[in-house]
Amino acid sequence: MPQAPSTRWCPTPEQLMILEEMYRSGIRTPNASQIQQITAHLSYYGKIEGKNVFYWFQNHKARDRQKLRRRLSRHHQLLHQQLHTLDEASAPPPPLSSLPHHLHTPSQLLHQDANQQAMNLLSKLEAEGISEMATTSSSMNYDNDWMTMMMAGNTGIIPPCCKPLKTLDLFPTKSTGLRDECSTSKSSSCSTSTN
Amino acid sequence: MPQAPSTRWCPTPEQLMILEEMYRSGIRTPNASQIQQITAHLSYYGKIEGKNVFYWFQNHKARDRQKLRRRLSRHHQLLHQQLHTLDEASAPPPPLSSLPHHLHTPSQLLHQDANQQAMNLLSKLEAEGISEMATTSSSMNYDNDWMTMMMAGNTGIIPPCCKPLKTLDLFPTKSTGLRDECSTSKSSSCSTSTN
DNA sequence: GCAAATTAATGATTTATTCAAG
DNA sequence: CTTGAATAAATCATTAATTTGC
Repeated sequence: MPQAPSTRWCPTPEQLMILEEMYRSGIRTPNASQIQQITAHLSYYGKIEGKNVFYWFQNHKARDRQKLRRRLSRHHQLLHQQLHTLDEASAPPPPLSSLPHHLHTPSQLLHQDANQQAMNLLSKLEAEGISEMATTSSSMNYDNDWMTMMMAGNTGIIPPCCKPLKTLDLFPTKSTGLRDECSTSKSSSCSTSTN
Repeated sequence: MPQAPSTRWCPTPEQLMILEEMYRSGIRTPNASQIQQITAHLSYYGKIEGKNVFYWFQNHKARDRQKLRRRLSRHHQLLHQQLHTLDEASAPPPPLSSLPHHLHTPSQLLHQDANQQAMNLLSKLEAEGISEMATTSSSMNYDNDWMTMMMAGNTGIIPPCCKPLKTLDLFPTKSTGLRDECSTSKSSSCSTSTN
């Protein structure tokens, strides 16, 4: 019995951690080359194929959204429920939008470093984005046709590799319908120059 | 009908997000004053009490440990099964220790920088050494698994030229309209795994 | 303590949507 | 209006974790 063929990939803890870290760092839908690179690296920790990476990001993103949605709906439920306890018309709890100031933590919040960080984070979150998560605008963006690239094969298409543009060009930046993507709309800023 | 009083706290998405960020940033068992502060802030987003915060951290910590345990055990199993086709004694897979610090980078999930972050991550990984690919020959034969085929095809062959030093950029790979073959030939035969 | 039975997670596939080029 | 590319949603299927009766 030459070991059960194990029909599916099972990530090692290292692989998982790295993938998660990448996800946290903003990667959502890696393009072909990214997938290749990631795969190459992760293969150092265990057997893995490109499709595993691809699927992992797909699933993780999807389930993340799912989780968010669930939270939101639950939240809405709660809103109805809690409305009763709030007779304050003058100071309404920020309804998912405009959660500005108020978070001027007296600065003496916590005492450890971690706390400091947490605080920073908090302000960040506060400042930017917690608001408006309902604006689902799925926009697609063409440039991570990793599949096409794969199909094109490594034969000739492999990029003019050694041709670094000025800054980094790269990121796919796609907005998944939930505004979660880190990437700002690809419109103006980091115009990917696409060679 | 005065609505069901809801016997227990139900975090709003904002509350949850903030708590999770704090957790990621290192907070595990906040003390009384921390709890008070946190509670004060979170109460801005909805009803919440100190004990909710307390319990949340307790539970989250516990479940986090559980998750870790789980991964580890799975990993050990895998070790037996996979043993890695890496015959390189010179390049032993860094076992859980050299996992780059990004695992500690607590809080930097931003939006614009996310790309940069992701990039750094990738570059880091790159720098560590692409080393072996393994999976030179997948034991399974996929007949209709286009993705696997594609991926397996040029696995690890990452452009020889592109010597990924530090800031290698991921080429956008905008396929110039090549390959327009009749893609979806995969599922053709209906038999979908006869449940 | 232990396996069989059950449940939860999550990898892998398939189907539906979306956008825009033609 | 049709079609292709990309991807999100839904679903299927397998593996790991828990529970349960002994």
